[in-house]
Amino acid sequence: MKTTIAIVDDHELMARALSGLVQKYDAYEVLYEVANGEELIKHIKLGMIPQIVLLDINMPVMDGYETAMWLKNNHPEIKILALSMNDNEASIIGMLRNGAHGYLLKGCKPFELKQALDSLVERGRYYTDFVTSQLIKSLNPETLQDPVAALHLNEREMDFVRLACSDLTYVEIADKMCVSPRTVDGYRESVFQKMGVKTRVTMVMEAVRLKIVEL
Amino acid sequence: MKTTIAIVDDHELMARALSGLVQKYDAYEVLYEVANGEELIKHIKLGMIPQIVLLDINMPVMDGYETAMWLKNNHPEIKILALSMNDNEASIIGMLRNGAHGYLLKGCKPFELKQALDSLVERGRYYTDFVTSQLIKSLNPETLQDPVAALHLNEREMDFVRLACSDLTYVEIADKMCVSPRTVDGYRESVFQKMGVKTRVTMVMEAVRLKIVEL
DNA sequence: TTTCCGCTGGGGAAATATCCCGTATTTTTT
DNA sequence: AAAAAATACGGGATATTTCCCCAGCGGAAA
Repeated sequence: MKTTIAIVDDHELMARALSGLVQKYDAYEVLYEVANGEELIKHIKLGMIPQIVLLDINMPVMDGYETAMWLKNNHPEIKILALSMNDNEASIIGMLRNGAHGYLLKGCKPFELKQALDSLVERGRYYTDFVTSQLIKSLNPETLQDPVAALHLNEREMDFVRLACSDLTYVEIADKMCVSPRTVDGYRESVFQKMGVKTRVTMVMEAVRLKIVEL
Repeated sequence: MKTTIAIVDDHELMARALSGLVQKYDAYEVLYEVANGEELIKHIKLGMIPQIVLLDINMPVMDGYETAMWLKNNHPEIKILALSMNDNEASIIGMLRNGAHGYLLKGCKPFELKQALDSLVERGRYYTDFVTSQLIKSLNPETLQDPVAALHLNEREMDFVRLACSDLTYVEIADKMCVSPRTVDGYRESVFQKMGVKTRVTMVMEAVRLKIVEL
């Protein structure tokens, strides 16, 4: 009996590539590929329950975090291998906290994928040195005592966040920071990523919570 | 020597109307009309210093609050008569706190304007019963102990604010509240007005500050 | 040297937010 | 009963946000 796998990734190409990769291994079988968590859940509710889910973190509709949470609550027997481009702490820790059993960077070598799958089957988990090191970093005093530092925002990004906590538009912020609006666009994207948020509204709320700005 | 007046209002029409009104009174003279606080400050820095400023509260660029604050700090000798459509506490108290010497509703009768100007010249202040009553309201326990109650948000508006503290779009919020997006549009406008904010971002920050939502 | 990466910025497009106009119904006030 | 205020809602215009694509440039690392 082969180990069944579901692939959840909104990037068609990535999903196909993964699928192809997995199918080369005799021990594994791809049940299906879907584009987001919602579709995965639909399939699962129809009884198509895989043993392992390769789960992309960044997806529209229902992202990796939410999906992992749902799986953890509704099908704890399914092993989750998180896939991401991000190598930042927040992503990793977030996924692990939400129930992921392993974390793989999309840039990894094929043999690592195999290794991870084998490990999931045999030991139910797969933690690379990289993940471990990030976890350790998250335990160090700097991070514990200063979650702001853990975001690793640079000076400009800090400034941007503070300015964004206002009625200013991005164009006005660009003015104040003496850079092009495109550059501010970059700051925004970067901060969104690092803080794990999707809109200016939640970014501001995070900034307030972390006391990056006072009220 | 006539008492000199500057009019600050971004509504061209309103500014003209006021100007015309004032010029009917022999004792007063309109030095100039400008559209916002920034322009007023420019004029003042050029030495065109009026004795009284008719100051609209709701303006782009630099609104009444900021302008009043600047005047208070830089030209405390100038008397400020705040003009507003809003009859809510927050507006009034905000302006008085920022240094306004009087507060007039835009819907008032012409003779009231005259009265107000005379009072400013003679006694340096002009407080109508209305303003006083609002101030008294602001002293009552409900308001003192619960600044949230002072906003007088109704249930739907409360719900709206809470839902707005998220990544949800207004359309999604309308869904959750089971009303039309237009209605949510109305909630937004109403809450903006009551909280004295201009954008969703600052509304959220106010909501957090007032602990209408927890982080 | 070459390669890679972070910061900067350009063009364009789609989604959202903001604001304007207005109507109908209901409730409250006078 | 008439007038006024409050509420729900619709069309449409504009501003802003969000997200794509892409390229150069300087420093760090291989």
